[in-house]
Amino acid sequence: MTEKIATIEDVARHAGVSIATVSRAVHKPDVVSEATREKVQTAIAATGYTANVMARNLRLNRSGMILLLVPDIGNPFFSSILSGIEKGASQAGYNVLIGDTQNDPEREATYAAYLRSNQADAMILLNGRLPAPLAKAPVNATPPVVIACERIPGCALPTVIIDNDQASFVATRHLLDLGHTRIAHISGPSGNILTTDRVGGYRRALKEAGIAPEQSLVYRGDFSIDSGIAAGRALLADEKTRPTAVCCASDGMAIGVIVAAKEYGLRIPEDLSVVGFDDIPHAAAYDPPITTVRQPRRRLGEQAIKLLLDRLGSKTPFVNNDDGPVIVPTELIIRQSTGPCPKP
Amino acid sequence: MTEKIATIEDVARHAGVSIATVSRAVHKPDVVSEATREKVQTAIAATGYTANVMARNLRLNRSGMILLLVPDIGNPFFSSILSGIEKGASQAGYNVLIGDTQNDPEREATYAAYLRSNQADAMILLNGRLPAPLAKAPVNATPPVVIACERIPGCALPTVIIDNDQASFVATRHLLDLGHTRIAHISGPSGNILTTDRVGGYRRALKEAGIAPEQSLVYRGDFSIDSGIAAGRALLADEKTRPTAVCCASDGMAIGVIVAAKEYGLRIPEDLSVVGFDDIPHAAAYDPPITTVRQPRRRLGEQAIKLLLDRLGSKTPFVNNDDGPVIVPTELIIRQSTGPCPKP
DNA sequence: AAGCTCTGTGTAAACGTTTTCATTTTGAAT
DNA sequence: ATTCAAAATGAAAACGTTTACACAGAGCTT
Repeated sequence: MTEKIATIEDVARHAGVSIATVSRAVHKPDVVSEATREKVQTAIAATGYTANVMARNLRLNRSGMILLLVPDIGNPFFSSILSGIEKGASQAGYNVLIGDTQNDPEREATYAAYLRSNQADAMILLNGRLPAPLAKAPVNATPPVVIACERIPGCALPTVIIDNDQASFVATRHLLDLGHTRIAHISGPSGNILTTDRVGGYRRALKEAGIAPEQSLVYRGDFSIDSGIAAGRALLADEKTRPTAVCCASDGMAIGVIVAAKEYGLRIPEDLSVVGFDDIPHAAAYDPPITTVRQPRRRLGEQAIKLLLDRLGSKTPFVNNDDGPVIVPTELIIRQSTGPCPKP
Repeated sequence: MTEKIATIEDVARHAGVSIATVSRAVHKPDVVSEATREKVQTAIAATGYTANVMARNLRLNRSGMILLLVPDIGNPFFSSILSGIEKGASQAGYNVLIGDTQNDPEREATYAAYLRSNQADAMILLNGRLPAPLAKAPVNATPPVVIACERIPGCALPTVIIDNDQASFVATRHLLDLGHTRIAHISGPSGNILTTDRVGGYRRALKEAGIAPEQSLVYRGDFSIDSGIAAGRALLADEKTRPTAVCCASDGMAIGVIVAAKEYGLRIPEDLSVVGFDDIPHAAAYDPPITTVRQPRRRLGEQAIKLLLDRLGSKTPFVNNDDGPVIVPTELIIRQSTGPCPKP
């Protein structure tokens, strides 16, 4: 059926040299004589030899694999981050193994074990939580782990994030500048650091403008369109207490709010201003195009893998004591879903 | 720094048995005595032993890895397919390694080499093209490869797809049923089998309705929103030759067409009906909600991995001679972007 | 001509498993 | 008690590499 796959021994025999020489000819060409190098080359070509990567890795005690933990691959938000990571990794000769944790601590633990069992050389966490086995590691042990997207408070591992607090502040500020004073915020799920930070920025902006925070104007969602619709329906139901602007922690929820607003016959932005977060491709093509905080997702990924490879290459420990997390800048993209506060 | 990781030898020493016994205690518990089994268990716990997967795989001559070739991870379309594949694979104890080929034949070849070099046990192709090294394999060699999403004509490998021709036929048919006769089609890029099949279904529906095909009504896009906008602007520019309905090969392009239509002041669906393809989450939340062909992406992934695991487990050859490709059903989801043909 | 240093190559160990085969122990049957 | 089969274990080979070490020969310097 499948013809036997050529090993280094076949090549050696074919070239009339030892397997050591074959190995050297491939990996340290300068240490082998011109003549033999050529013999080996032709032997490799003749046998169709491809090194058995597993044997090689066993010997070298590495896996060439970088493990990427994401809470949900199904979520397109991660796609471009992923794309940035994969690009950098593959350039450095690493493969990216994606672990879909589904927010399940058990799965996180399973994947974290890959580091111990030599299935992965390093790990990037996109899920905002340190897997249990890692959390209880000795203090001065620095596992080859980098954190991206969701910072983990109190964790000294290298981290690359956006300034969620500030980004949310700027978004809210934009609405304030337009004259709005009743501004609602639709947040992510509780317990999520993104939620904390973004709600924080929203509150800070209000406070700075001298506006008293109103509990009923902060509504909890889960980043999805559907949760945005639900939030919108709830927030906009009562004509009297209705806000004139909504600041959302995701574009999906912003779209949801707009859907709900249209159900109530509200016009965007004349009757209600809505700002999103992320700047997914669909934000620009929506009706109306959505004002949003652009998150440089690809750069986030690129930075994360860079941080990782730098450490991995130079044996620098995986800590981030003094310099703090790497912050990649966000940008408020103003489109047509926000406008001046309607006159009463 | 990092404490030495425990090997099977450490466990053996700790339990006072041979390494062979440790291995057996773990993998064939029934062949080892109750007493030693327990000794080994406690030794494992005490040493914190985790088997070195690479050594194990080298010995077993497998990698536990399934390679998934996608043209672009950044494209959210693949996320749920991926999710379905990952679920099935991980249940069967396999990991999924994603290879982002960027439609680059060279990268495809690189990844295909993973099969030879024992970095992957099997492969799933989502990119509609057989990597070069595979294509020129001997006739009766059946590499462990499964094809999904984009069928490869003349390739006998197991395949799971939707019936693109039929799905496109049904979508066009829907517009015909609404009384439209000037129906445009925005296709995918040329050379893509999806394009061929979907254009085919569109033409077939028109022909069956006795409508002469019109070259200028078929416009080529690339599945993106932007290409939909461009197509829309071109198709709708001339008020006289303007179609009353557009059938798109992706939801993104449908959204693009709607954006363009609104630029011309056209109302959807009163002035123009638009139907999409895929049923991405945003299709339902768009304004108006988009009529589209739902593609069961997760099931597509699940079927693909099932096909693969069945073959892999039973040593059934990877061919698909008689039974043909597995077809997963699509569904036309009728929303508010399509309506009766406007009276002239 | 003897001693060097290089250069190039081969031998064999090592990486951490699993598994074949041989050997020992157990326990039942005689 | 002796024999035998079955059960449990250990020794060692094997998986395919890389690399430390040893060694041979070539070209120098004395």
